[in-house]
Amino acid sequence: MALKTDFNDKQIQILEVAETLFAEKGFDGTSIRNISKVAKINIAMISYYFGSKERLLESLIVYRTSDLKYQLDNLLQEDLEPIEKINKLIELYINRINSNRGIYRILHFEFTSKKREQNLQAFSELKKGNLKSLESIIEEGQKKGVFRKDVIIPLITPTILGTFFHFHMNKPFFENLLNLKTEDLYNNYIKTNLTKHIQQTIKALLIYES
Amino acid sequence: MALKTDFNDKQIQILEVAETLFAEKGFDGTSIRNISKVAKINIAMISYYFGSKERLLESLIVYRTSDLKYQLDNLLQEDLEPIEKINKLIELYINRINSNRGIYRILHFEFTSKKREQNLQAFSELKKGNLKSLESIIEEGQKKGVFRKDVIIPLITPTILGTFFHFHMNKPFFENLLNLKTEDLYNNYIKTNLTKHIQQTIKALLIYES
DNA sequence: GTTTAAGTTAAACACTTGTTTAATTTTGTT
DNA sequence: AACAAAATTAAACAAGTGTTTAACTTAAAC
Repeated sequence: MALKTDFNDKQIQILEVAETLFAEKGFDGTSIRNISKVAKINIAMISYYFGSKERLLESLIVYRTSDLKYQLDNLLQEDLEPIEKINKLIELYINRINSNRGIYRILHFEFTSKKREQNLQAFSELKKGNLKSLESIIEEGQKKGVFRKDVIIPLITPTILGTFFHFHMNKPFFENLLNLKTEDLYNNYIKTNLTKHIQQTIKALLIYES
Repeated sequence: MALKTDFNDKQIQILEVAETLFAEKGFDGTSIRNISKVAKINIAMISYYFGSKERLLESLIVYRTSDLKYQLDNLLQEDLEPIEKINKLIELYINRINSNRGIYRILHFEFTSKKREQNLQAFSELKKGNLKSLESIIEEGQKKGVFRKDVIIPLITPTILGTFFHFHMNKPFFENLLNLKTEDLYNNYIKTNLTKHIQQTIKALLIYES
């Protein structure tokens, strides 16, 4: 069975249950019986539709990461000051990852070990594209003389995304520390304070002269 | 069997094999038969010494994270400018995590989900202590008037550690992108460029006035 | 040297794993 | 209504899971 990019209703139902469970308990921590029980389908349907558990994961990645590039390209062509573009890019990243936590958690967890390196190709292309977009914004700012020139551009993405992920992966700790008792409060903190912190950090890094 | 803090040679042998395998393939992806085979001991020895696979993980955390607090306290009492203390703290963090990648990868991966929240207590105390240390350095700098006052201190740790983790978890990607063909080149890049990037970022954040 | 405890072993336990089979039901087409 | 393709099912498969057992060996204590 070849890797498809369009899925029927039942397949989508399976994919979304798998997304939740993989994100919650990891790929190895989730059994196909577990998935089929929650999705209320027979175990055999997963092999029938996707071929195997591994292929189910691959399909899930395809299903969720296909339109990010489009959103980024749109941002690039907007008529904004470089720093405003950076701020918008950060907002786009955080918003997108935050409302697709499941899949990004899975990407973060499952696609780092050598074990699944074969499936890593498409993911790697996505990251390269994202980096190119960031590069073009920063180089524009450097030409205009508003950004310093001694920053290491490929390390800026780790700072943006890493800050978010580290915050989110220590969710129970920060919920407790910052008194974010409800899911709404937590989400709101991300959308305002955390996003602002990251924007403030990157802005300082790009503009400050020591 | 109570949770011990001192281990005999055979236990340490098991713990270190477990560390490697958990880091490589995750907790669920590693079987006790796998561990016992690599450690060249009988399967039953793991239950005999640690009680269960879960308790083995707990023991591993205890075994590896017991002396970080001591190192931090030492740094606090050194006679340095606040910004120098911050730089040293960043260096300490990165160095320590980088030379204990296994356990930190495990902490990062296994202790985030609700699933193992019970074992999270000791880890949470460690993080609170670390935050207190960072807070005291920054407040010192603010009193001296060299650090701005509108930074959100608890979000600085995510930026420091998150940047490192995100970089390291995308190791294959950055090895390729930055031409870090050998393990030595990779480690060297972390010790110099990545550490400098993080120091530069945090410095800019703490000092830059918009 | 005997007794007690600690260490070590292979085998068995009950249970879960991902995948496949073959039979049955549903759906769509003529 | 008859046929073929697709969807769905329960059951079986072999292999792997964490843990426990009971027998055995080694080491320590008296």
